[in-house]
Amino acid sequence: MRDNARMKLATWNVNSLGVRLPQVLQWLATERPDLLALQETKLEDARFPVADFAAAGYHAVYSGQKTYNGVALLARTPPQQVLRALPGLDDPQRRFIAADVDGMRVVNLYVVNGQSVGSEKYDYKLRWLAAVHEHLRAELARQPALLVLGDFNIAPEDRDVHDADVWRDQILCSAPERAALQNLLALGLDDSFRVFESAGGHYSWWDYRQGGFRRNMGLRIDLILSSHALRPRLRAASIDRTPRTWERPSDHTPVLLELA
DNA sequence: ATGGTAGAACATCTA
Repeated sequence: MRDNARMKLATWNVNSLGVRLPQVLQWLATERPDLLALQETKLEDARFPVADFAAAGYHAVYSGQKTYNGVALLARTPPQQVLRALPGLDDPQRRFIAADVDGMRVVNLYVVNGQSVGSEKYDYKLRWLAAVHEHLRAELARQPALLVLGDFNIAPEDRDVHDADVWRDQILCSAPERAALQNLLALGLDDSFRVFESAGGHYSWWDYRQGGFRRNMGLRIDLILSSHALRPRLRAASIDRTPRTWERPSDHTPVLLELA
């Protein structure tokens, strides 16, 4: 990236790229981000729409599977040193992809949902986050300019939840999950949205059920973490609710960060 | 207490 140009980065859980491709292309055309991290593509690599994104001006790297999970990075400059699996964990689920983009290390995570506190999937979530912690520790030592984007499936604090009492100790909000996220931040990362906005009521996901979006019953679980070395470059952070208002939307909406 | 919606392997799983 040229030193004098702003860089716009975003993350979006699209809940099936097969269904949402037209919306992603529309959003790219409107917002023109330099980088977009996608989660829940639900596409085998052979079916990834490389040509559609190339036509839109984006290089794509991806790690996908049929039906579930799947992550990708779209970038205006070619991603380098691509890593398609989380080190330290023998994990068949495609939830991790990382690459060098514009002189930074960019990590895209689709964190395990965990289903319910105390379940087998919850245990997998905490083990997965522990492996992420170890990996990010090593990456920060190697490359201080680090961004971690993704669907974290954790609301960091009560102000990130529409009704903290309803969600107390539930999945996405339990103390061990929040502690795991704080452990990541303690490595030297900022929750970039909170650098610019301290108020509650800002969400990135609304359940499809029971009119969750209409009633603004949301959680802020999609995050962009930025390393302390990047702090002087942070310019703006936002959540774009517009795609959530479209016909047949993902249940998540894009989260953005602008760097100098 | 359950189910509510959406996407996918289209019968059940995942979220």
